[in-house]
Amino acid sequence: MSKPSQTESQATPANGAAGTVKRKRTFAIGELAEMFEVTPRTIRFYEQEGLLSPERQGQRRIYHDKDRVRLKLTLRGKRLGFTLAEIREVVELYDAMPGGNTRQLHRMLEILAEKRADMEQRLEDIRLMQHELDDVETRCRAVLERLEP
Amino acid sequence: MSKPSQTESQATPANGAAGTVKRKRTFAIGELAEMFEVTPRTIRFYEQEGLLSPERQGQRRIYHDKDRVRLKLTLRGKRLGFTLAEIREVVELYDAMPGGNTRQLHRMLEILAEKRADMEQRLEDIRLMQHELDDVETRCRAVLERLEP
DNA sequence: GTTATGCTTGACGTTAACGTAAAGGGAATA
DNA sequence: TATTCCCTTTACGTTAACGTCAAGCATAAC
Repeated sequence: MSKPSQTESQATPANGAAGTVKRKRTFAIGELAEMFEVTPRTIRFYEQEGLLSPERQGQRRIYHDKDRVRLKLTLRGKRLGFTLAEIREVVELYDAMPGGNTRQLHRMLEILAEKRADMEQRLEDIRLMQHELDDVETRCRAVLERLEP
Repeated sequence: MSKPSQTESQATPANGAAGTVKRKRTFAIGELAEMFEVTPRTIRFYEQEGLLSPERQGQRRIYHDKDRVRLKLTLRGKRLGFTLAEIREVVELYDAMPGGNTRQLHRMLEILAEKRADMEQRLEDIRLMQHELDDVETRCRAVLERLEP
C-alpha cells in the first residue's frame, strides 16, 4: 500500500525515568511525526483542518498525550478510508459531548450508527477479498506445481 | 462516507428470459454504470488505467460478464483503500497467470502475501474502531440518561 | 560568536480519481 | 425527416491530502 499502515512506534521516552514523578510527557512536532511515521507537515495540516489543537509555548507547538491519542485515532480513521472531514465531524461532536445538548448527542448517535454500518460493510469486503486471495493463491500454486516438480 | 459502498444492484436483465438459451449477456457502459452506481466516466477511466478492456463493436464498448466481475473486484478493492495502480498490478499478473513464467508466479505469491498482511491490519483497525464506537456510544447514552429521564 | 538543529509561517506544486463540458456519430422512434 | 437517446473522444477543471521550497527565529552545541 501507499499508506503507512503501522500503529505507533514508541520513540525513546526522553523524560519520565523510573522512580520519577510521572511528569506529563509532552512532544515536539518532530517527535510525534517520527512516532507515527508521518511528516511534521502532515501534523500541521491536521491542525489546520481542525483535528488537533496543541498548546503553544511562544511559537512552538507542544503536544500532550491527548493530542497523541487524537492523532492516533485520526490515522486509524485514515487507514479505514475516512476522509479528514468525516473524522473531524466525529471529533468535534466528541469534544462537545460533556455539556453537549440533547440534539448534538442524538446526532452523535446517528453518526455512530453510520460508522458502525460502514465497519460491517468493510468487514464483509475484507472477507470476500480474503477468499479471493485464497482462491488465486491456490490456483497459482497449482500452476507452479506443474512447472516445478 | 463519500464512497458508494454498495455491492451491486442487479439491473433488470433485458435478455435471457426463462426457457431461453443462456445467451451470453452483454452490457452497454450505461447499464454497467447503473448496476454499480458509478458513472460511465469512471468505467472509461478504469479502462484507460488498464483495469478493463471491453470488446468493441465499432465505436461502442461491449462488456461481458468477465468485465462485470472485474469491475466488481476493482470497486471492492477501492472500498478497501487500494489505489487503482495496486489493483492493476494484481489484475495484470492474474491475466498473465496461465502460461505465466515461474518468476511471475512467484511475484504473484509475494503480492498475495502483502495483500493478506494488509487485510489483517485492516481487520485489526476495524476491531479497534468498533471498540471505540462502543465506548463513545456508551458514554453518549450515559450523558443522555442524565438529561432525559 | 557562529554553526547547527529544529521549529515557524507562507505559498505554490503535485497526484489520484474522477467531474464536466463540448462536439459529434448512429440508430431508433415520433 | 426530425428528434431523442446513448454512445464516442478530447480536453480542461476539481478536490483531498499532503509535498516542497523559501525565509526567518531561537536555542543548544561547538
